[in-house]
Amino acid sequence: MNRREASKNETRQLILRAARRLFAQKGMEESTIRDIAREAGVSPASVVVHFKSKTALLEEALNRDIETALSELAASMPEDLELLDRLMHLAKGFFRLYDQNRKLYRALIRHTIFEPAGETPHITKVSELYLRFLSGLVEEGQARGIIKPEVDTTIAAGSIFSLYLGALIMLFRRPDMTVEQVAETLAAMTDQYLKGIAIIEP
Amino acid sequence: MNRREASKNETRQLILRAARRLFAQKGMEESTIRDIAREAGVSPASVVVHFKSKTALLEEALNRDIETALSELAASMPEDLELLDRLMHLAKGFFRLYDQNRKLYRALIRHTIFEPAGETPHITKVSELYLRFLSGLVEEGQARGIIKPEVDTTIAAGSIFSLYLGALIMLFRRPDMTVEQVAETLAAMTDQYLKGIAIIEP
DNA sequence: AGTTTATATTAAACATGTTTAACTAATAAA
DNA sequence: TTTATTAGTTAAACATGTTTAATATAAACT
Repeated sequence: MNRREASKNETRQLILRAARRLFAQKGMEESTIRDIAREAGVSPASVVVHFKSKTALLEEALNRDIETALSELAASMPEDLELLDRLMHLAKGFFRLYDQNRKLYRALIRHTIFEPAGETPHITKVSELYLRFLSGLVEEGQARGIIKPEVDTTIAAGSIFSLYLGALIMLFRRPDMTVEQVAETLAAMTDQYLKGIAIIEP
Repeated sequence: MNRREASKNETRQLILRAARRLFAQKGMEESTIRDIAREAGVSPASVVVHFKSKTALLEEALNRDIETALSELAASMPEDLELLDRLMHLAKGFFRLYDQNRKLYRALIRHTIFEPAGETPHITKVSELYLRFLSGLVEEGQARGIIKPEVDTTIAAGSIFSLYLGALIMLFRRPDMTVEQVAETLAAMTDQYLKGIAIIEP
């Protein structure tokens, strides 16, 4: 690596670390680019040059913790429990992460969830991993004979993810609700989804 | 009504009309408060005094069309179709509305969906109406004997609404997808939800 | 009617994300 | 080694949402 490239990476890391500190401490809106630049010892312009925009910087800053959480959750996934509990293991893990700083993660989700994939590479990647993980769980359920074989697993993953998103929105909208309460609601919704709410005539 | 109050309302309407025109024409980010003020023939400060913030102005500006759409959809709800089709009637109606200007409605949803209820009164009200309508449909299904009587209808409404939101996010994230395609995906998800994906041992 | 108070309006200032153009230093070319 | 080019950095400018303080005028009061 070049001497130039090295120092570039170094300032990039300085900015990232400063951003993580300030974002965690004061939230997104309250941490100005000027603040972050000062904390990192660089110019405000440098922040923008390195990370296109404040939103993109937020995404980069939080990405590490999100990826860590996902891989830890995947690794700690209990094998023996039934599907609903395994789904809740995943969802609750993310709820707990976001609960560490709801305002900050709300800002992240707000700025990324509606963007086309290319604009938010990290969140897009995590979402895709999550979706693939979900469809994997459903496929496994089919292999075990507990999920209907005719079910489209991609659609199923989308359904489960949608229910999760609905609960996530509840978590962000309702500061009075605890992670446990939101998780219970999600469990009830997912349970309905697994069992179906319609009466099927055999 | 006072002469003062009357003129206040008048400028309020001037601003609202200007905002509707400009937002529809150029989108939210591209319409500055200064633009809107100029178009309305008032000062930029006046815009903020009348509508707290640009976001709140957007919510006010779009609220009329959203409420109209909701009441028309409720009125035109087909009585004879089965539940899935009736749910899709509602969802598709909103998808079509949002499809008239995806970027603009995306901005609206982004700025309102995560806010506590008090901050976004109109969207909150519409969401609550929608949710109540959904739980009403489910209750009706129970009365007709096509929905399991033990189903919690509030949870069911939340589930159906979450699936709808998931599809809505897809509509906003994927400019390449048509309303019809998104609606088909939602129909598939909702169908899974109604029938259940798990195999139930009798 | 004259005076006071409340309020709608606005000009000017402010804060902050972002852009632009200039500067500096490292690398490549001669 | 000297020169030219590329690329990282930044100061200054800009655009825009919002706040503040001043102004004007309608309503309330005496």
